[in-house]
Formats: sequence, structure tokens, C-alpha cells
Amino acid sequence: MDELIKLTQGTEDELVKELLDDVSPFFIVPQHEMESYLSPSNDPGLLSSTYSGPRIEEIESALSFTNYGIHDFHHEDKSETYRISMLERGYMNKANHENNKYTLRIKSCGSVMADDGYKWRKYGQKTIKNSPNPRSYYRCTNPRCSAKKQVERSMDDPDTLIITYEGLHLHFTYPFFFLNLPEQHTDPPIKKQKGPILEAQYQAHDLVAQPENGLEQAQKVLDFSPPIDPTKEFEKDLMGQQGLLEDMVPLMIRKPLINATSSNSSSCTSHESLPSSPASSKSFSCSPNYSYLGLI
DNA sequence: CGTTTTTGACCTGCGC
DNA sequence: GCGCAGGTCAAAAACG
Repeated sequence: MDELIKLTQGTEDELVKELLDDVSPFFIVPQHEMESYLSPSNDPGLLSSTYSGPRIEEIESALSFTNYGIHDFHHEDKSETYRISMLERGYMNKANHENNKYTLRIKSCGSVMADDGYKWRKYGQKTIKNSPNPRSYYRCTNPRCSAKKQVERSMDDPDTLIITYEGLHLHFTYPFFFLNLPEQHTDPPIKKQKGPILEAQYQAHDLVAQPENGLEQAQKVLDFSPPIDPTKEFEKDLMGQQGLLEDMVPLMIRKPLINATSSNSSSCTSHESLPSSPASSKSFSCSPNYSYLGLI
């Protein structure tokens, strides 16, 4: 455990670099930059000058725009405008961050599920005073990452999820699934729901995965296999041997998905009728239309 | 039967 | 010191 702690004591910049150390296909690095990066003579210390992956500033930038008022966008950059328009669709109401803590308020409309696509292990759940909704605690299953997140439902709006990321957010990101393929839903959950059903349904779309028993689990995490879903083939191929969805994030920062939006059929509906299933979440059977917003 | 989730116990910090 | 609340642990239960 001490070793694990040591591993997380570097600066965020160092750790981000470390995560970027393996050149993931997701980063879409220009060929000449890739060659430069892969050059044996390339001093790792010069990484930031030769590798065009996201830097802290870029990450912060990607994050910061979520702080803007949703009607105050007048960006010239079309890609930026596009990403913002994603927010304006009402799936993210607010994002703020302070002291390594990032809180997102996600408006969950009907089939729209909040899921960052990463693998988290649930390690606790507590009832919150003055709130009918419990709060769930998750840890990133990547042994190199100390990130944690808490998920709870807003007291004001049951459709809104409050998700707080904490720690070294090496994998901080926030895509959204647009589940426009209701026919792809698997059977409703059969297992007993001792807690609030809605909570369980939403948690079902959090990717909880393999146990984190220390560094020896690293390889196991790396062995993570993408879902068998035709709509994910693209990502599956790109994942390659890296296997970590975490590696996708930089791409989204630099090149927002043009095809990330779904039709307008994602209007708010009562989530009580959601036929969600824990099993489906684990198999990534939901639509893979990610929209990565940031990385810390 | 190995993995993941649940859940009550335990720990810690804070206000009184 | 005590009680409360939030966060974490870990054994048991559930699951596939």
C-alpha cells in the first residue's frame, strides 16, 4: 500500500505524462510527431515538446468551458462551439472544481445515462442526512490512479445526478451515453434491489469492474476487454493492446466527436421506466456515443 | 467458484 | 469527552 501511495505522489503533470507514456492510437498523433516521440534518442524529459498529447493547460481548458453559463457561448472555434452545444442540450448543468475536487451535476433525461466509461469499483454507500438518496463511493480500478468519485442524486431534482471526482484525476472525463437503442436493452434487473431502485438503476450504468488489490492487478486491468458491440468496433480497434478507455480521453479533448450527438429522441422521460440492467452496463451494451470533455 | 456488490462496523474530523 | 456525519473497510451475500 505504501508503494501505491508513492506512485501517486508525483505531480499531476508527471502522472499525466506517465499515462501518456504509451502511445495510444486514441491520441491520433500526427505521424511526424509520433516518430519523434518514438525516437530512441528522444529524451523523456522532452516529452512535452515532442508529443502533442494534452497537457495540463489543455486539460484545464477542456474542463473550464463547462463552467460557462450555458447561454454565454460566443466562441469562434466551431469545435468548441460544438462541444458546448452538447452541454446546452441539458445533460450537464454545471461543473466546477476546486482543490482537486470536481463536481458535476448531470441532468439525466430518460435514456440518457451518465457514464464516464471508466472502470470503478464501488467500495461503499452511505445514506445522507436530510436526503432520501444514498451516496455511492467508487474508486478507479486503475492501480496507478487514486481517483475516486461519489455519486448521489440531487435532492432538488431527482433527474440530476451529482458526481464528485476527487484525488488525482488522471482519468477525469465526462462522456455521456445516449441510449437511443432501447431495443438493445437487456432484460430488466432480476437481482434484489434492497436500496432505492432508482439509485440502483443509475448505478447500473457505472462501470464497476475488477477488484483493485494493488499493483499486481495492473495487468489484469490492462487485460480489460471491450464489449462485443458492433457499434463499438471503432473504439475496440483503436483500443488495441492498450485496452484502457482512459487512453481515449485526450482524443476527445483535441478532436471532439463529430458524430457524438444522437437524435432528438432523448427528450426527458420518466426514468422510472428505464429498463436498465447491471449486466448491460458491464458489457458496454449501451450506445457508445461518447463526448469526452476533459481530463485531469 | 471466483468476482463483484452490499452493508454494518469502524475510523476520523468537527462542533458543542 | 461526546455525539454526529461522512468516509472507508471488510466480511458476507449475491452474482455469473
